[in-house]
Amino acid sequence: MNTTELQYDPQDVELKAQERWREKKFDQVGEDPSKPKFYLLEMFPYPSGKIHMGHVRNYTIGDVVARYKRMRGFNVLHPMGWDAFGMPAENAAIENKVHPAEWTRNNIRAMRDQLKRMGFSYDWSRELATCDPEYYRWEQLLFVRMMEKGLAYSKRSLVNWCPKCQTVLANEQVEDGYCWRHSDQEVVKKEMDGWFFKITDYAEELLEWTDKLPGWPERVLTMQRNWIGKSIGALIRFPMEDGGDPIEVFTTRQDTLFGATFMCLAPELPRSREIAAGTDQEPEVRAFIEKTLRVESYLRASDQMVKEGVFTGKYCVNPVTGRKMPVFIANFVVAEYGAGAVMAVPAHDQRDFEFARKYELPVVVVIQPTDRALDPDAMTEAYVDEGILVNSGEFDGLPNREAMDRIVDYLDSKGLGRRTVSYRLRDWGISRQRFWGAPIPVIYCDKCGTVPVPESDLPVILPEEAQLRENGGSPLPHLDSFVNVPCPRCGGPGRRETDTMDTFVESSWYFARFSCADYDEGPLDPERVNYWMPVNHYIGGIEHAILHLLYSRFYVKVMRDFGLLKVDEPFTNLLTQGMVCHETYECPVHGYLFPSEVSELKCPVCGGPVTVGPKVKMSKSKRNVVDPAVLIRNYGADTVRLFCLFASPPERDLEWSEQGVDGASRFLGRVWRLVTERMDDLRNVTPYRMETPLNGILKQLHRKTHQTIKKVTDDIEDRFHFNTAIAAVMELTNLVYKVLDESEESDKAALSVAAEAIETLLTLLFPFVPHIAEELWMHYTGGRELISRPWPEYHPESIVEDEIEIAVQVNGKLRSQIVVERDADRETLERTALSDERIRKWLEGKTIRKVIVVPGRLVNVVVS
RNA sequence: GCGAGAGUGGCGGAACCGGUAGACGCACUGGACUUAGGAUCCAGCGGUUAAUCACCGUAGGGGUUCGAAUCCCCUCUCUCGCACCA
Repeated sequence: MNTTELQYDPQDVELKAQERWREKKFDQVGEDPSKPKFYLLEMFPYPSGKIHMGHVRNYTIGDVVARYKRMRGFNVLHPMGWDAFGMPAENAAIENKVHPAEWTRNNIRAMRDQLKRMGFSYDWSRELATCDPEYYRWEQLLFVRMMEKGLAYSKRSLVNWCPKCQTVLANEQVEDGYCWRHSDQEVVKKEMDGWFFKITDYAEELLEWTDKLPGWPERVLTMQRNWIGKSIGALIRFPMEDGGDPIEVFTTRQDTLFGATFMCLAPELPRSREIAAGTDQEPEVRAFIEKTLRVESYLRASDQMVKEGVFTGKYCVNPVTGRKMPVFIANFVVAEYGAGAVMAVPAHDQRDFEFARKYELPVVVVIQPTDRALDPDAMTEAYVDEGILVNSGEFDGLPNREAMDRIVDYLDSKGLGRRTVSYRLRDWGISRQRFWGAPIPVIYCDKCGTVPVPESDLPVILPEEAQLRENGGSPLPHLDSFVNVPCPRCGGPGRRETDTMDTFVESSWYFARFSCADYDEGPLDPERVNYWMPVNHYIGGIEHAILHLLYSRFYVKVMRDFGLLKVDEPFTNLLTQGMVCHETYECPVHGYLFPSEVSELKCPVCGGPVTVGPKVKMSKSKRNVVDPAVLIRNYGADTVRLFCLFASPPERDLEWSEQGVDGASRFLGRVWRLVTERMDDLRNVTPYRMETPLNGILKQLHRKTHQTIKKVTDDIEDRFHFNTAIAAVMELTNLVYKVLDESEESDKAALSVAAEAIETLLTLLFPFVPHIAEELWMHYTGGRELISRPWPEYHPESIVEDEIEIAVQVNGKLRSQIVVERDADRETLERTALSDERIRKWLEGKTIRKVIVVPGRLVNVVVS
């Protein structure tokens, strides 16, 4: 065979390799106690129809680690599945008159093909789709068990409603008052019945464990801590003057209790609506509540919002001072936090202060700073810092920090209040008025009330025959065959719950199910799940920092408490990869343009000038997406993989660059030619195995080979910095070219050292660009496979340089370099440096004050 | 406002512990090969400068140190998260 004619054809190389790997089933794993396990997972995709660059990047990073860990001898679980329930399927169904199930399954098929085409090494035997009854039946079982334990419950509440989605959203799914899926759709408040998971029961544990996850980015942990929002304070009861039910207030500033002069309630509270009933104040109060609730909550939370309220005509009593406190309803009180009621201390809280000035309410100073005296009439803002208590009865003279404890003890002993902890975290509302989701397994019976579907009747199968409704609403409530069922308890007429579960429920435990996707005796096979869990490394986008990652942590703790698995946390290490960004092209008349249609910065529609916008995340609306399918067709999967890995480290944003892809492609071509052009020569030598000592450039190449092994290993192992790992392999490639260029055709020694380098560089490249690496390896070895080869080890004695360059500085500035023996001692270094010609010039006429010698690094001569 | 992170050539990014700033790649420039090249190979490539072995240079200012992109203080800018949380 004349190997020089071998052309690099990525399509041919990649399809052949993929076919081979499929037959050999390298990616399928079982539980093998003799090997250390490694569970590597990337966030599974929603089957939208085709993969985008974000997927490609995410899964490429994961595949590198999976392949690397396999070569290191780990038993690697690397599964893939589909987060298959959700809105887009329903929208597509309405638009294209295709059933969501069919649409979803077609999409899964298409995307699976694309992932396979990328050469990702998944264990496809464990594939799962969350819309499959065999998956969601176990989710329904967990729901029923959670109901039994009181962890799932229903209640009527004010919920976030998205008119576009025609469904309720969780707090976590509302962003600045807008729907997380529809950035142009305001979320409205609506009172509805719904099911909740009691995630608040786990608030403390979820918070505690944020300190025990060293493998997570600090950023994500901080976001979760903020979201849980723990504050320690007191619950204080304020009796009503007219003897009505007392008002309970949560405060973290019980030290200011003696300064509380009025009370504020959130307009959302049922109490607020009732408090003025039948009095002269009623119309005014009612009007204020209606007006405030009409304003969207996100607007109410903004700085521009003027603090307003209405007096209810009622008074409560400060339990420690006996002062009559007027009760207001105020727009700045957040219903969801604490008790939705605030004891207002205008002297020491800025909001209360503003409110008091506006409505001319009394200001009582109870904390005095040590450096001046506050005058309540002259104050222009609240005093919120530390100080000494005054006007506080027996607590006068105490530093306010100390008073916090003392006052809460006092309240407790008098039965007026108690210590308490409040969390910002709310229970997770999981009811969705959607069709394409897992049915909530509950039946309502007039006689028996709310009855869970018995475990033996599960799954409650989503009736796929249901016809979707044009307005986007769920067809389930209108499907008599689904709704009308006998009560499982009494056999009388019952009505089935028609809401489905939030799709985040499915994604909160799929990672555990991957350990035993075919298990049919329960959600999790104890033996297998305890072998594989926890996930050693989880990789996905930062956008899930709260939602998915918090829900999953909660779910694992619930499953642990049910005895289903034995871990406390799902993910030991977390890598949040950056976004894939691209510049935007915008015509002032025609809006965003597809980059491929813009030439010479002219609008393809009107010919007018086009502005190049900032680099932002690829998105359909910005029209700046690049389709990976096109790239694969033009360059092949290896080039696309290499580009994603080389352009930036994984946690940073990746800037799309056409030239960057060309560069990646060029490097692969260079590697291809390096091996194929000298194939016959290289095959006739055995790779250098340190039989004979080397000199000069050959020694340098051998050293570089081993240095590269170390560099690539360290970069993958410590930091996932694939960009620098690849740079190191590029350097090695450049040096092999140089050596082969400079040596005679028949120079056996050169060929042998080059062979060692090539063998190494193909192995090192395998996790990154597996197809081309293996193809070249097979040519080179005459048919052996690279995939089953272990990761190379470097020889420590080979990487040390015997002569090194040492920097010589004069007063900290680089002035010369000297070449010395690797282990030259301080004295030699100093002597050599001082006798260096250039250095001598710098020392002329100066006095040497000091010579600093850092062996192996530099010499610094301090002169004056 | 609070919290976290970042700021390095024309660009993406290196420099991991305070020790030769700019690895590797892109773009660009020059050359070779060639009928041709948008292929490939070689060389150059932070700025000032005719040039240098000189000077300047890691957002800006100050400090610690023999020595600072790296540590400390102040200022500016950007990104992200939270935000009337009592």
